[in-house]
Formats: sequence, structure tokens, C-alpha cells
Amino acid sequence: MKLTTRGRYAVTAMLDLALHHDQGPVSLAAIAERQGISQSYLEQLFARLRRNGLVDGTRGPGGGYRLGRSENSISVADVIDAVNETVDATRCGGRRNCQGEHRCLTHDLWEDLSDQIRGFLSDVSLEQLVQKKSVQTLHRLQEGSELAVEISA
Amino acid sequence: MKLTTRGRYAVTAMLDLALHHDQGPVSLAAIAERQGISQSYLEQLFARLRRNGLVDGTRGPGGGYRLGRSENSISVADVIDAVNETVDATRCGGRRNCQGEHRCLTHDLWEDLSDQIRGFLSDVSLEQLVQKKSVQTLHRLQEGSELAVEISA
DNA sequence: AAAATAACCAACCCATTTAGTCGGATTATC
DNA sequence: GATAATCCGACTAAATGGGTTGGTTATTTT
Repeated sequence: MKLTTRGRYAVTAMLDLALHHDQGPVSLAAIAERQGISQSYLEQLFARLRRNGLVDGTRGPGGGYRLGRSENSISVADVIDAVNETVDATRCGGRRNCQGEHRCLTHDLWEDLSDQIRGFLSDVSLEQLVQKKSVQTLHRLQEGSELAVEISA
Repeated sequence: MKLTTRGRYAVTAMLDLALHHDQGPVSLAAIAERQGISQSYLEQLFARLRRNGLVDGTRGPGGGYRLGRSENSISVADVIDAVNETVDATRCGGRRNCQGEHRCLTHDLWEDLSDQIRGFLSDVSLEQLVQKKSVQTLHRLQEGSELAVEISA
């Protein structure tokens, strides 16, 4: 399994999208500012998300990104898969040739673990995340500081 | 969480140790050959395993490594922890400062995932692995080819 | 005592990946 | 036509991972 900042960023950004889905398209600039992620890096991530149908982009002023499907049909695993081509704990990628021709001693263990992780992440949807108390608290907090920024500007 | 070949190698090597624990110390050369892992790379891994008390090394001819504790008291998580300083899915390492001063939107999610993975890996001991059918089959197979090597040499 | 064996140790090396940048093109809106 | 946004590709710096080299020390065997 490859769980890196890339996947974390992607999930955070998608969650930001979900939190603002009622306000029309969300620009990467807005996400970048709110979540503290580099905008051009976000561009790369959203290219992959778009290719996988997880988001729709609209260009031009007032444009931005929208979720490509409903919040409850997008799992965290979907998002990580989209940006992180591989999500597998076995080295051989399930081909069982980890050691020469046959599989290594611990092949099955990693396969089991992969299933566990995948299971866990597949069971968490964006919708569920949006409803978590900790997320909502942070969300309100971010809107607050956004306001502050607007005022001070 | 950082699950890389390093951890996989370490677990495989420890399992090899466990499979041969009744035959006195096992040399890294033997493990390297059987499991197809670079010997000098194994040296690095075993340095960490030793520092963590998971193995005991004895020098000189006939020397090698032995398990530092009983097979049932060593979990896969222990091994990965020993070689792979960090086993945490959150970026901030649990310090909750992922974004500026406070935690990022998805902090709790990664914390939950870390717990899942850790739970799974902590529940698997070397003893359990040794008893798995797939492991025993491969073990016998490896002993066979070892014999073949001895004969052909 | 010498030779051989094997752990121990430290400094490198190289390829890949990651996060991030830069400069531009394209598309839409005002 | 200026502006705001996505889109796109090439590039970079740093980290990481797996691996090598070249030793030293300790212990056994001859």
C-alpha cells in the first residue's frame, strides 16, 4: 500500500469540494488557500481525478470543479486510487512472482493486509466524512478565517 | 503508514529465522540465499532488529542470528516498527499540526486508518505465520532447492 | 598462531518518487 | 479584449529506498 501525502491531499481537497458543493464550482485557488496546499500541485491531482470521473471541471471565470458523482458514491479508496495508481501491499502487485518464479514467504500476509486497508477505505464515503463532527467544526473554522482574510484585504 | 519493501523484507527474514530456530543460529548468507534478499541490505535491517531486541547475533563461524524473544511474542507490527521508524498514516505524526496550527480536515480519518493497520499487524505473530499452510509449503520447497544447490556444488 | 567465518559498521551510489514550480495554452465570462 | 479559470507539459530539488563497497571485530576451527 502506498499512502502518501498525495493521497491525503486528494482526499482533503475532495472533502473541501463536498463541503462547498452547494455553492457552484469551486476553484483550485480557493481550495489551495483553505487547505494550505500548493495550487499547481492541486492541478496535477485534479487532472487525475478528472480522468477518473471523480470531478468535473468548468473553465473560465466563475468556473472550478464539481464532484462528478454524488457524495455517497465516492469512497476514500476511490480518491486514493485515482491519484495514486497503485494501492497494493504486495510487492509483486498480486502477480505472485515476488521471489523468482513463485511468491515470497509473506505474500499472503500482504495480500490480507491490502484487503483490510482497501476494505476500510472503501467503507468511508465523502458523505460520511462531511457529517463527522470534527470535520464540521474545522469547516466552520475555515470559513471564519476566510472571512477574516477578506476583511483584512 | 509506511509499508515498503523494507518492512516486507524484514518480516520475511524474521519468518525465515523462526522457521529455522531449532537449527541454531542462522547466518545472513543463508537467509539471503533462501529469500532472495541482498545480504548487505539484510545487515542493515538486522542492525535495527538487534537494537530493538528482536534478534540476538553471535559472531564467528557457526554464528548467526536467533530470535530475541519467543515466536508468539513477536508480532509483524513489532518487526515493521523496528526497521521502519514510522508507522503512522497521519502526516503530522499525531501532532495535529498538519495544517498550520491545527489539524487538517482529514486528520481523524488517517488516525483511524493507522489504528486499523496497527491493529491488524499487531494481531499477527510470527508463530501464527509459521503455522500457515502456505508458509509451510514454501518452506519445504525452499529446503528442497537448498539441497539441490548443495548437491550441485 | 593462522585462517576462516560471520557479525558489525560507515560511507557511498543510483534510480525512483514526491512535492512543487514555471510558463504557457485554452476556454469562458464580463 | 481583459480576466479568470482550467488545462497541459516540462522541469527541479529533495527525500527515500534498495543496494554496494570496504572495511573492523569477535569467535571458531585447523
